[in-house]
Amino acid sequence: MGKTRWLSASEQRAWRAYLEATTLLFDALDRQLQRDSAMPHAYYEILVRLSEADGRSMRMSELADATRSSRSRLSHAVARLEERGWLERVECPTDKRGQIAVLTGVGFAALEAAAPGHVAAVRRHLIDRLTPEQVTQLEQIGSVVVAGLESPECRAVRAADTVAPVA
Amino acid sequence: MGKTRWLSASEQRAWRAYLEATTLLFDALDRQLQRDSAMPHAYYEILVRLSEADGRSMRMSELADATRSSRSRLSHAVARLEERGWLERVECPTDKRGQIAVLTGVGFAALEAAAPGHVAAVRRHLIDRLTPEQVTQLEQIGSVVVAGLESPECRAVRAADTVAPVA
DNA sequence: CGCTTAACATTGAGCGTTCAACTAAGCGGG
DNA sequence: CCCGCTTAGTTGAACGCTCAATGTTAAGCG
Repeated sequence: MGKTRWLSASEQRAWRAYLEATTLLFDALDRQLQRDSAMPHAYYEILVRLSEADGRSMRMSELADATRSSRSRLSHAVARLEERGWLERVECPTDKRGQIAVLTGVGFAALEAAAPGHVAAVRRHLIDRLTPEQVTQLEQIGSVVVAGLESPECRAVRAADTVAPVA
Repeated sequence: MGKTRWLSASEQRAWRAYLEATTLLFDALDRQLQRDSAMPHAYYEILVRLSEADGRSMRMSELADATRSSRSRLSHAVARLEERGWLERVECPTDKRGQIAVLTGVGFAALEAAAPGHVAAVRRHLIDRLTPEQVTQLEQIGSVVVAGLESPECRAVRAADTVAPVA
């Protein structure tokens, strides 16, 4: 193990700006959703993904992958959403281990009610502050990072993410 | 209230890429720190800011602002860090309401032990995947967003962040 | 000076997430 | 067929964060 490669001045500025922006932004979005629609952002995402899926339903694992959530987190979240009547769990016909989450009409209505305020907040705090070029840059940066983190070598290391071999 | 301005296709892609990247990245960084150094990222940030401050100490409110944290969150966090012996709270001489958090030697050592692994993870998952231009772009995007969220009109709205007046 | 209002910080309850342990069911080779 | 391994999903405890309420001190102002 070599010496630590610390961040350069510009790298440090970039990392901190990104970190602070994201902290502030996510906090603001969470508060807006919680206050206006009584749901955390994670629940909103679950509803969105289900609403876009065929039959407004998905296997639990698919849903977990789509929302970048752990299985456990999704289980807890879906349990609470089911209590609210926003979705239902049904058994999977082809795999008796499987469960399928199905969005209910009430759940869809909750999403429809929440969406305008949430989108407005995303625009106001992020999108509308950026130039079109910056929107594109953000997409590219995000894609690169996602690709890295979901690559095979990274998924494997998820549970043992130490000072890893530089591939 | 007018109709909702939904996100365009490219805006949607950018927002989702950023959201997914950040979710994955923050989860990865949190896990790394938790596993290797037994602290959440929020605690790491507190230690960093204190270590950089004069006398390795700061007023609670300063520290809350620096870490983009709520007062309450910081209070809870500092209480726990104090239990571990990583910092201490002393009364402020000039303002009897105030408290000053002081990093201890043990706390500094914990930070020194945690830093290399954390920086390596930030590099591996983010910085080293970007071109120098992208690092610059990320800094600029982050700065714009931070500026917007800490502007007076936004700080005021923090507690009532509805579909706000467009200034 | 005395009163009201604002700022500093903490507290406890409620909620969501994590981690590890666990059940149940599919899968593959002898 | 059955044994071991993997995958799907759930569960409970521990922990951190949020929100609202509280105590305390400083500031503003007539």
